[in-house]
Amino acid sequence: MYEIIKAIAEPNRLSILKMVRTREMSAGQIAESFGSITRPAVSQHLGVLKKAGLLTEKREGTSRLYKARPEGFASLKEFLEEFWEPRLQKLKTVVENENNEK
Amino acid sequence: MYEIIKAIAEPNRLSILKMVRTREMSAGQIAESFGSITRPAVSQHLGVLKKAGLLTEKREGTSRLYKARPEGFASLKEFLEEFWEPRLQKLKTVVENENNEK
DNA sequence: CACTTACGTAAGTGTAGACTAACATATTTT
DNA sequence: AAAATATGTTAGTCTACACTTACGTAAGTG
Repeated sequence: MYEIIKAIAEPNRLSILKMVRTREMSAGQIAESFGSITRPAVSQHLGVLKKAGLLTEKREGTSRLYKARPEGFASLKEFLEEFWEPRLQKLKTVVENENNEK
Repeated sequence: MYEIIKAIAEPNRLSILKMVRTREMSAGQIAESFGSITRPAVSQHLGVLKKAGLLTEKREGTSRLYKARPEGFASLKEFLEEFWEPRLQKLKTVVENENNEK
């Protein structure tokens, strides 16, 4: 769980997550959209995010495509919900049931 | 929002939050239950948590009593929910309505 | 008003981690 | 197989920050 918090507790990493939330992006594309930091820095951030289970990596040719992995956030969400609002636990079940019905 | 993530991205601070989740505790009491770190260190952590809006402080004589402040987590919870599962937004409204009915 | 109690604050130190530059690796192209 | 492309890895630097020691402060007590 801590790995996740640490992973998102860094501005550039959170920016990366936002970028790959809806679409796949290559490491190079991600690095380009950063004016400030270099490609190796991005690569290292991707490593941290991937290790925390927040990204999927797909190799395609010489490129590697990254995409956010929502399931990776599950343990953090659960922690927050249980910690602050035990009542939400009930609702979580409702959501899961809805999803199963689809 | 970042202030909140940074605040909980430190093991001792998260421990403090767990301690004062259900009951009020003085700074001294909190410091005592840490075998490892000193009282000033705890005091500094309390400052960070308070600044992030995660704690309430109540002065009582020479003591200061701290307690977790669930509302402080709202923006982080909202961010996570919206970021990963936009569908939960719907449920959030349900919860709020339930609470209003009480 | 001195003294004690319960704190916060400031200054200085050590370390984790974010960064860059240089190098290594893997896949495609010629 | 050499060259080009896209990327990861390593070594070293610099800064943020968690920590301790020493000091400052504010509220009770004799």
